[in-house]
Amino acid sequence: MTQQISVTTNQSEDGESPSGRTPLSRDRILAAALAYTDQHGLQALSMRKLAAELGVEAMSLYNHIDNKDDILVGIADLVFAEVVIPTRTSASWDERTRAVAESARQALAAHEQIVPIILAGSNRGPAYLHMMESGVGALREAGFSADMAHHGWHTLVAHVLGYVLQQTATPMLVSSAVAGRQLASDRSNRSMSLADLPTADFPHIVEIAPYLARCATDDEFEFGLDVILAGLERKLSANANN
Amino acid sequence: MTQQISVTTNQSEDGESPSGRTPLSRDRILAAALAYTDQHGLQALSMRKLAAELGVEAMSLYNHIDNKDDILVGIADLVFAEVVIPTRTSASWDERTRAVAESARQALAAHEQIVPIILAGSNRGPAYLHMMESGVGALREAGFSADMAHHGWHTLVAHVLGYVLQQTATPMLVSSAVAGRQLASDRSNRSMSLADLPTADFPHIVEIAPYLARCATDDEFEFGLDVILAGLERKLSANANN
DNA sequence: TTGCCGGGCTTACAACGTACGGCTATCTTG
DNA sequence: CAAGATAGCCGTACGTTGTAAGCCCGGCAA
Repeated sequence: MTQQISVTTNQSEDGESPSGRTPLSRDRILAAALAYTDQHGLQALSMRKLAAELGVEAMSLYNHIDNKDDILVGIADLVFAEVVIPTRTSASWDERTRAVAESARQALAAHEQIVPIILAGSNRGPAYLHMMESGVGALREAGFSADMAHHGWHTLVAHVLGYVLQQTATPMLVSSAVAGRQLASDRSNRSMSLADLPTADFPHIVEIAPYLARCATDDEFEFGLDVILAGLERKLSANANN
Repeated sequence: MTQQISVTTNQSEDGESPSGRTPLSRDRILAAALAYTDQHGLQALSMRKLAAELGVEAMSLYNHIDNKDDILVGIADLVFAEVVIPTRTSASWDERTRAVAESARQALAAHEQIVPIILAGSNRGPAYLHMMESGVGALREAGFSADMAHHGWHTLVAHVLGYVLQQTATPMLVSSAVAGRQLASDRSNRSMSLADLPTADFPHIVEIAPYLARCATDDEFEFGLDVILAGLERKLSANANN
């Protein structure tokens, strides 16, 4: 699939072919797709635009990738590849687990545009599997049963995904539908801040609105992570005392 | 196209207009959109197909809705409207909170096709706001500070969303890319089970594969919810003792 | 009766993913 | 070195998408 070898003319200036154009390849396509998505958003990514970015026509891409979905799972996996997996010789299971969770959150936050791909439930790529293998392994080696390790892994993934999701979701805006219907304000403003909701109807939301504005911070993520790891540790020691 | 004419007879069977055709309305459109999405999947939903379902042409829908996104946030909010909000007079804060979380999970699980909409970070509708108001209110009245209530709410939402997401994500399948590249198996099979991964490379994944097959159950969700609520309660009493 | 107008329909357009087939530059083989 | 094979890129084309613009008809106000 990837590169075909045997470039007779050995001009190795950053890998260009003798014809002067860098040849296409799956890796080059995926890298460009991720960069384009990061910059212009997921829904701006089309085969034609991506091809143009690579100085090529749309159909040329299909010599290296199956279809657009292939690209999507590809760039999602590229992001997971950025997660640093701690070596097995490092610290305790909870520190290793925390490190993976934090790194995953950072990687996802750095490419928040691709979160919808993961949520879409597409299949998983090799980098995700690598991360999963490491995470589950840490729990297993810590003494969790296979069943518990599976539980714990799911809870952690739920936390990471759920968090990045909320961070991405610009939660301080309300749909114009709400604005227009619930409180018949002027139609010109298409969306409004949560803080502008009527205090009578939503006292508690208005109250915490300022916090929402700077939400999903590292601290807050850590808060939840602490809770989960503490809970897991409790389950572990409870089991050990049986 | 279909039958044009004008049946002037006044036949008011189940709320039909005198012309014999049930008139369009925002509610009817959203209900049909949700039903269609539940049945055929989110990506099958198009304006033309939805219109056809209503016995109408695509452009007619635009007399009642702004655009397709409007429909999407509309049906997402329809799902949130199914969440049952406990009355303020009922039990303790953690039971109320748990009830909301469980109900939200059920509603989302019953319409798993719409999960991508929520993840896409679109704006929130009135039903979501109602739920949020209730949830945050429960925490506030329990004695949490505004900041803590905001933290806790986020953690809970992260758990619910993350869980439904994993349930939706058919996590037992690996992309054909992985299958084809990592282990050069036959190309005919486009995706494979996690259990079929090479044991040497992914020992722990293979080990827990049988659990993954029946994952994201109610029990597992409850497991994580227990952990989070326990952690919150600890924070609450720690604060009270200051 | 006359005119307005809300809500449906028709048409049209740009952009999308991608199937099919042709061209050209390179590699294999005699 | 000549000749055929082949990989990879391009041009064209089809069907589907969201939606802008305008037509048209039936029911209501004057």
